[in-house]
Amino acid sequence: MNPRKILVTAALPYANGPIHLGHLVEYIQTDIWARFQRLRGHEVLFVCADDTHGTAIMLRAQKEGRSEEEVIAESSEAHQRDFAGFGVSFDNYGSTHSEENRKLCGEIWQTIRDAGLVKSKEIEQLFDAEKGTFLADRFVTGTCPKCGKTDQAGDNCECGHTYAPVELIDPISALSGTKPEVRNANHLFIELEQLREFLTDWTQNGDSLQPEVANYIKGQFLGDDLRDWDISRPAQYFGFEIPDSPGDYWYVWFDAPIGYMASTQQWCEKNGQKLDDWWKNPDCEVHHFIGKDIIYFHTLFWPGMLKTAGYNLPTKVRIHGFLTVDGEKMSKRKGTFVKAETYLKHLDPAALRYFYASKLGPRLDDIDLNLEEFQAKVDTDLVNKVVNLASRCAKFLKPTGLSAQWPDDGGLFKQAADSADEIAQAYEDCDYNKAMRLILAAADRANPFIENAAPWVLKKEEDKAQELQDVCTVAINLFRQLAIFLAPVLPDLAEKTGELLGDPITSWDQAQTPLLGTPINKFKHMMKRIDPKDIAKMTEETKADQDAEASAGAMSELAAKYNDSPQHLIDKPLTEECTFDDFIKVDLRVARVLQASHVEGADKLLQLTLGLGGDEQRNVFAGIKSAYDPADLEGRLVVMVANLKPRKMRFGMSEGMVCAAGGPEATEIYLLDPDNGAQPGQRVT
RNA sequence: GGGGCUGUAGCUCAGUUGGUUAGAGCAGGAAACUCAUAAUUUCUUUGCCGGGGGUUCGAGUCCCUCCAGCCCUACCA
Repeated sequence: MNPRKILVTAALPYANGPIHLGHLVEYIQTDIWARFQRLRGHEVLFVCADDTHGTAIMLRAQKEGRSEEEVIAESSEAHQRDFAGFGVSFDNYGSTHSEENRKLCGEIWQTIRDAGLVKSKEIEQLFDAEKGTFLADRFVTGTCPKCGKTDQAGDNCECGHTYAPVELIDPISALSGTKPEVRNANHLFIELEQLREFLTDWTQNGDSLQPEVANYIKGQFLGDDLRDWDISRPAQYFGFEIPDSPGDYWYVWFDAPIGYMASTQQWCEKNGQKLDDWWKNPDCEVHHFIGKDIIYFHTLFWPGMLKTAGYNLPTKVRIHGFLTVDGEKMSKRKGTFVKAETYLKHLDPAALRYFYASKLGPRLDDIDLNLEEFQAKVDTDLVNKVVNLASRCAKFLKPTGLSAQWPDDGGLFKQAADSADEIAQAYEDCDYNKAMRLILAAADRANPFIENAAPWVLKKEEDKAQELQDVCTVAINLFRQLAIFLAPVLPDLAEKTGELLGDPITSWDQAQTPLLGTPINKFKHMMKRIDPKDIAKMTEETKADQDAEASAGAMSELAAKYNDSPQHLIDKPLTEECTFDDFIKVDLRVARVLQASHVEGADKLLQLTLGLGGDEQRNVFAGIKSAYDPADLEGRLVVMVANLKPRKMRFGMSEGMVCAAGGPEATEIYLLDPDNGAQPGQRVT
């Protein structure tokens, strides 16, 4: 078989939230496919990236008083940690906010311009003057123009009517709570209709799409003129500015898929290869794995862009359904909106990989994670049937190793070896549930074999030593075949099997030849059963997270009432976390200003004599001259750091500090003031 | 309203181009065994293949229609 050159992508997760079990359907599905192709000896490049642009990231950065770059860096790190935890084997993980991407966007954009596909149109849109940004539909609420219901979304109402946000009565910006104004702005559009002939042919006549997807495209889009695609957004927008249209930015869905190429480019630079060897090479296959929510972008816009720019078209767009948990949409309240991170704290990633594999087919059906079924399936299939094969026979072989000659096995090994092609085809077609069924059928043939051969009986009869070794040699090799077939799904199991037998699993074809005459290592547990308590802990933790988030959400609603500016936190970000022990070292005390006076020759200082009760006093120089008159200070209470190491200053020893809030301006100094009743000397904690 | 998809044992699903009495795993019932993470093996119960009509010697499989469910989308087919 000639090695194929295969580029694999999984959809880019948005840099605005954690990876959860729903995301993982796709990344596990894609990873299994990529690992399968590698195992078959093909040249595979599996790339992904964080999707970083758009309004949502911009708003979040503003809200948190950080730069967009900080937000996306943090997110990328978390995403990659989660993916690694589930064994997702990306060759490169990039970001759409990269120089490689900016450059590729520019190049592709130019070809689209040159092809005459871009036009400019003025559209009316709501503008939030306070935030200085145009408002996407989902950021506007208002009164429905048809039925008069208040508090409806920007583009449709509960009553079933749809409208443009500018038609709303009393629109309100969800960003600032202010009333947005209608403004005109020029947007750039790609005239997709010009590509109709190509898109019709590509979606309907090729085999790049699943049949139901081709039908969907036909029914949903091709029946009418393809609408112009609004590809630009006016400032402010977090993204790439369009080089030949200053002040406009590419809409996030323009640069996101190009991120696949940018990530490839990064990998190429690290590995001395060329982008065009992957993206302009007719011998290279491109496989995109996506969810059914983004069909539109990957089957119309993206092929249109690639075609125009002269790059490879997707060989296949492989589309999967969504995840439900216990038959319902994932819900934070019910504890089923489980984050990848939370899962990993309690359960084995291999269990989820296997469960998803056993559920995934080539079609777009949603898959359900029924938690009882999950436990039963993993326990029965993997631990009881597969791993148990090794567990029950390995120790009989420890003294002798594997037989040198292949004994009579009733044709079992060959039968499994012969099923390799059918299993491989199922993997190739993303029909993993079929692959798992075929593999488990082989396990169901192996267990009766052992039962009939009864090695535990043979062991008791001295003259049956050879037979014992032979029977277990068969059993272990049947097990090894299963581990090879399961390797794309369970890389850890494959690795442990390699260790047990002193022969690493690296190729699909290893399932064709039994291992003979080699020693065997001590058997170690390879997988353990799922403890239902761990599942319960996982959902409990998810619920607790949700409660914490809900109260945080309620708090920020409260904060919104006061409209406090985030600017101070932006200017002076919070410092590193400290422990209680760190904090308690600082001895804060209530103190009375006994005397306050100007310091001759000092521009900013006042000299204070602070009383801590009785005769205990401190002499403190405080830089508060710009905001306070000494006469106003005498007699009042302040909070001071009472155990600060004395410091010699130009005008004398300073034996502490008074606490004050301060802004950027010299006059913005506000001494802390204990409430009535506090007495000098009392500790502040 | 339009479009896409699904409906097979209690549960999760297979059923290839229409062909002999409709399958698997799990769950349920009975027994055997003890090497193994109480795992395994053998036997066993269960189906108006959503309803109705049609094509055919023959339909779960093709056609029509109705019903139910999921998803997408909107006054445009």
